[in-house]
Order: sequence, then structure tokens, then C-alpha cells
Amino acid sequence: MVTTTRLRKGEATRRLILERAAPVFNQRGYAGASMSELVEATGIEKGGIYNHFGSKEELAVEAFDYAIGLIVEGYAAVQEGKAGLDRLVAIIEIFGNWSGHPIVAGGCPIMNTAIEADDTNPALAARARAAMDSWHRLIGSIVKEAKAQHEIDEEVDPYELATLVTSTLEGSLMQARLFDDPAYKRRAVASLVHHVESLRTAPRQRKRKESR
Amino acid sequence: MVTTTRLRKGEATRRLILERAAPVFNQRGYAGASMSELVEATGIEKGGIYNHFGSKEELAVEAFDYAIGLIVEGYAAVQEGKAGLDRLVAIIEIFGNWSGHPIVAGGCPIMNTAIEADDTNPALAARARAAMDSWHRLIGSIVKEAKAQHEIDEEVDPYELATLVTSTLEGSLMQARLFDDPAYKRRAVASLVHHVESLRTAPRQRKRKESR
DNA sequence: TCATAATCAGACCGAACGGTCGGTTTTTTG
DNA sequence: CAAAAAACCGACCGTTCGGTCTGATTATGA
Repeated sequence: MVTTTRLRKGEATRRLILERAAPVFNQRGYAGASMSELVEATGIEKGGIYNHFGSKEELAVEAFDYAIGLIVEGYAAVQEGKAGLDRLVAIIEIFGNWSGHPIVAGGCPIMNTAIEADDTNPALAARARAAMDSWHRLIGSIVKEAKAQHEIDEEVDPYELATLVTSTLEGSLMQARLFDDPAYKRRAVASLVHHVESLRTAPRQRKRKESR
Repeated sequence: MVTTTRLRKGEATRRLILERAAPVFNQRGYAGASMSELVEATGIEKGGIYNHFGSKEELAVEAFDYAIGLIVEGYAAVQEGKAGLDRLVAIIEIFGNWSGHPIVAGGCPIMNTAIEADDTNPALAARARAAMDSWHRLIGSIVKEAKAQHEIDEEVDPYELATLVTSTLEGSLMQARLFDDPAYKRRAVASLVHHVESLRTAPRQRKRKESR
């Protein structure tokens, strides 16, 4: 353990800064979050923060990636033990259900960053694109798997379904947050689950889980 | 013409400020737009701007309302001469089609403002809620009209359909802008039009317009 | 344990922020 | 056309912005 112990303390505070800065950026936005707010949220003085990150933008990018990492973990966990279309249904349903303990405060970091950065911050926009792309691929690969197992029709385009699901979920999240009413999400989830279930081919008809 | 001519010049520049400030706020966000940028965009010096608006926030709120006014006009125009579900289809289709000459640069002001302001700016968030609410009512009333004319099934909930359409359109717009690819919108439009057409009751089956 | 390197605090910097205000110019009115 | 009023400019204000740097402190390796 040579290099491992060498940077131990530094890595710990670096991580701490990221985990406390992520919700600040996600709630206030990049332009709206000030260094003094980040100092307050992290408990680390400005000098300390700039010891680990070269600029506010670099911190924002890494905080975004950190938040995405948490989200990827969360969606991976919910698919465990499931296969095929059930994985997709599980993903759709959990989307409407972490109103209680959201992974990172302030809504979906991908959407928030996409909306703010698309016209103003190329670096952040690029990270948002990368994250969205990997999300599309996650859903697309599930659909492909379902097709390979003849669970759904051959005609279904994986990428098209992925982007449609994403549109509906993100759009409903935006409305749910605007009106502070999770019902918007629940309706979108119900509609999407119904749509996905309707794509199932007859042979493997299974128990259908209604959104409560 | 007493009071009419009294404030003539002032009203003109006030309007000019709003129409030039609206796209700046819509693209850079409230926090991201600086007064110096607004001075540059409007061609009016700071003192001139503050002669008409009490604060940056007041200007942002009025610029938002101005942008919404343009959008309302746009969607009203596209419904002209149509009735019932055709109005809804027209609205959905035009949503995907002003990529060329967008009403106000920077995407949908309602979504942009909702995403930025929901956690940070109560005044702007309230305006976004009001605008979204009136959008919901527009679509809801079309669905109600279609129901009254037995164009669609009695079971369809107008408000539910309105929010679902909104979710899908806004979510697709966000992705289209993130990847700078209108195909995301086209797919959402096609899916929604297909869904709406599928709700039509048999009697008045009409020509179906595919998205190109 | 002790030298060394990593870590951190906080004073400090110039620039840019949102906002004010007095003076000048331009409109409007009688 | 002159007087009054409205509109506008731009210098200026205090504050906060993102970022730097030095000296103190703490953790680490030998």
C-alpha cells in the first residue's frame, strides 16, 4: 500500500466535497451556485476546495459525474433478479417512486444540466450528453434482450422506445416538480407501463403490476 | 388621445426591451443572464432599463410573460379553421416543427423556467406554473370538446391526456436540444399523434397524416 | 520520531455583479 | 415655440463573484 495510503486523506475530502456539492449544483444550477454556497455546504474553505479542483466548472463537472454514478447504481440495484421486459418496467416504476428519498436533491441531474448548459456551457452539456447516451443504451439494450427472447414484437425499435420512455418520464418529472405533485409522475409511469406491457407477445403473459 | 400619447415613446422602448431580453433569459437562464448582457442585447443603457423595470427579477418575470404571449399566439394561429381532435393534432405537430423559426430562441420558456426556478426563484416558478396551467387547460378543453362531440371515448380523462402529451413533448424537446437533433421531437410527435388518432371513435374516421 | 510532503484556512485580488442617481436630451403639451 | 415632463445615459456605489497565495497544520513514510 504505497500510493494507496499516500493520498488517503485528500481523496476522502475530495469525495466529501463532491457528495455535498452535487445537490447544490443540482438545485441551484451551475450559474446559480456560488463558491461561498459551496464553501458553506461542504464545510471546506475556499482554499481547500481549490486544492482539489482547478475551477468552479471542473468541480461542477465532477459533481455531475458523481451524481450520475449514484443514479447508475440505483437503477442497477432495482433491476437485480429481473430479466427482459421486467427490468424495463422496474426502471420505469422506480422513476416515479423516489420522491421520498431522491438520490440527489433537485431532480434529474441530466435534465437539469441539459436545460441549463445546452446554450451556455459546452463542457457540462457534453457530460449531460454522455450520461443521457448511456441511459438510452441501458434501456435500448433491455429492449434488445427482450426482442432476442421473443418477449416483444420484432418491429419495436429499441432506440425509439428508449427515447420515448425517457421523454415521458423526464417531462412528467418536470411537471411534478413544478407543481410539487408526484401525481404527474404516477400518471406517466402508469401510461408507460401499460404501453410496455401491451408490447408483450402472447406466450409469456405474466402478472401485471399496476401503479398504486 | 390623452393618456395614449402621453406615454407613447416609453411604452415602445419598454416593449423593445422585453422582446430583446426574452431570448437572453430563455437561453442563459435567470442567474446566467447579466445586466450587461441585457444592455448589449437591448441596445438600451442600464439606466434606461431600470427606468422601466424595478429590478432584474421584475424584468425577467415580464420577459417570461412576454414570451408566453408569443407562444399563445402561435398555438392559437395553428388551430384556426380546425375543430375537435384536429386542433390537438395540429398543436402536437407544430410543436415538432418550429425548429426552423422558433418563437423564442432557447427552447420552451416554461420548461426552462420550471427547471431553473423551482428550487430557487418563487416568483418565476409561480409564473411558470401559471403558464403551464393555462397550457394544460388549453389541451384539456380541446379533449373535452372532442368528447362532447363524441369524437373520442368517454373514458378519456382530459387532464390526464393533457399532462401526458405535455410530458412527452417537453421531454423530447429537451433531448432534441441536448443532442441538437430534431429527430427526438419527430418521434415523440409521431407517437403522440398515433396515440390520439387511436382514441378516435369509428364514425368520424379521417385521413391520417403521417409525420414525415 | 522526525523530516517531508500533502492538506487546508483565510486574507486578499481584480473584475463583474445588480442597482442608483444627477444631469442631459428628447418628447410631449399648452 | 417655449415650458414641463418623460426618457435616457453613463459614471458611480457597495457587494459579491471566481480565483490566488502564503503560512500554518496535519498526515505520512522512513
